Amino acid sequence: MTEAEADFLDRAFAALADPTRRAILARLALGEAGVTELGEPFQMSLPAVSKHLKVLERAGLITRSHQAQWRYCRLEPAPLKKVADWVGDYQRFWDESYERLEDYLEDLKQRTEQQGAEQ
Amino acid sequence: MTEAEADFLDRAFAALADPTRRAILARLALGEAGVTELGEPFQMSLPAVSKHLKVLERAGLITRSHQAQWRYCRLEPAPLKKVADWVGDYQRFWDESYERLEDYLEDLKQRTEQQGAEQ
DNA sequence: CCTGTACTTTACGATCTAGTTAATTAACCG
DNA sequence: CGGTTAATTAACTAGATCGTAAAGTACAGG
Repeated sequence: MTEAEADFLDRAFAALADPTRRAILARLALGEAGVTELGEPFQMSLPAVSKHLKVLERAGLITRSHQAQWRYCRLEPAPLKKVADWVGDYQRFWDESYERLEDYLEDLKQRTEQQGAEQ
Repeated sequence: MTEAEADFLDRAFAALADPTRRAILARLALGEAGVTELGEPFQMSLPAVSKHLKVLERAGLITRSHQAQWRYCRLEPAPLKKVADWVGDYQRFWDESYERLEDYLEDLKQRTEQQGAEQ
């Protein structure tokens, strides 16, 4: 884990920790959008939306293009993949606990069948 | 997305946004550990470590057991899986951009071969 | 050139965070 | 009991975050 990678994860996770920003990402999953449009669903001033977008941009999760007075936002796939990769390193833990659950259920099933046979 | 799910993601992502806490999770991936042991790698007072653990616990990412004066911490798989699932919803974006890259490379290769044939 | 639209910047306040030190709790051990 | 070890709680500070309102920037179009 390099310094730069850690910094990226700091910013990405911090950006994702806000429900408004996650909702903005969900909206951007449907396609590009401008700031006013992105702010529409929220009871929040435009400057507040603008700040959220800045946080997402600083984390690399979105990029912006400039066309006349409109600033279009677009979802960036690569950083989200990096987040997924980080979390994915822990995948064996939930796989393992799933296996343990399966073992338990298998065990339970066998004991139940045995009980049935004894009666 | 229910209120409770949003709250969980708020806490989980906020907890993951700190490098010390991610390092603690990485250590816990190797097995249970007590507070002092977990704090060892960091130039940080014990109360600070204790606070980080409280944040991780509140996010559900770890659980704690109590044995004499030791409080052992353990990684919880289920919430990490929930985080992975959330990020996974965006997977098609990086898959798609990967496909576009492949298309581009395939195209480049064919044009290169064609150039070769012309000479 | 003036007006409207789409945003950003600035300045501010409230609340949260990450760290500190000092004091406290709790349990074991001689 | 008294001392040591393990960890938490309390009180505090510095700095970040999330929101607001008001002012400023940039561009398009009559």
